[in-house]
Amino acid sequence: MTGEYEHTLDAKGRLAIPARLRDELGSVFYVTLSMDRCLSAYSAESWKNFSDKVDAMPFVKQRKMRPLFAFAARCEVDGQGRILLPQNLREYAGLEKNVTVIGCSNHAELWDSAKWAEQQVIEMTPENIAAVMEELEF
Amino acid sequence: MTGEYEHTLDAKGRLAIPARLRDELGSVFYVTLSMDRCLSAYSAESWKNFSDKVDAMPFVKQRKMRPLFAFAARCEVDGQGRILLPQNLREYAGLEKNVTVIGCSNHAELWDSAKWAEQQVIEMTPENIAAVMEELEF
DNA sequence: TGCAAAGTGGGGAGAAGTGGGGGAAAGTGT
DNA sequence: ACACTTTCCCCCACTTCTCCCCACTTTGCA
Repeated sequence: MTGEYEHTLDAKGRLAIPARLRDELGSVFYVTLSMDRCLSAYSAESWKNFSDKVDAMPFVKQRKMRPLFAFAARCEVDGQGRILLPQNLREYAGLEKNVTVIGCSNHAELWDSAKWAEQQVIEMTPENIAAVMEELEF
Repeated sequence: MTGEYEHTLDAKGRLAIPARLRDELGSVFYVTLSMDRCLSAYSAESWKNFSDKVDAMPFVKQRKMRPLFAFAARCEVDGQGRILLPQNLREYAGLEKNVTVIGCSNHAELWDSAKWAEQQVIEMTPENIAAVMEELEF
């Protein structure tokens, strides 16, 4: 998944999923919290992988994963290609009106547009790109 | 199972099960004690797995599992999608009026809402989220 | 410039959550 | 054995919210 898409959250908390990402995410996918106060969307398939990995862990370790599940939402896209984002997720990520959806290889991220704009400045410096390339040994 | 749901315990000790979790828990499931003064709900299927696992343990170890069975309740959901929580379980978890139900992968947890709010603060620090993400290589 | 696809907004039917009444079943005491 | 209380379960009523559908606007492409 790639690209950056600007969308708006309507009064009912619905968010349109960019057409380009819709195929890859599928008609039912999972959204949960992530680092930097953004949300991550995973296809049903990769969510299952994730879930299986957690189930295989010993009980005490499973508990540390709790917040990820507690905040996860199973989202079905409606006839118009939208999902309904639960209020607790919107609050966590500070989503109100303008939302930026970005494709990140195996998942998509949802950001408050203002917050993404700040983050972008940090990430788009030549120095940072150089550091990324080095990390990849690319 | 995923998500966080706020519900109320009525005067008769009945608790509505969130519709999203109802399918996964089934019409008959088991509720027992868990860590941190919360309750855990397991589907009939996963309860059986758990029970079989305990049966396979040596006798002395089985005895240590006793409280889990002694306080476990077999719950049937009524026509309105509610269960009746035994008083001893309500007391253990300090459930009075506001209850938060959370989906935790293979089971659901029942928390007094105030207690969950505190717990959440502890678990949701950026450091903790980062640690969880790293652990999962997600 | 026209058509199709994508994104946005709102109304309404139906489901979900909540509360309470009444009757059956079980337990208690006389 | 009988009345009485308590608990539990089924049913009904009301409110709230979710989801589905329809319609309009905007964008992209030929």
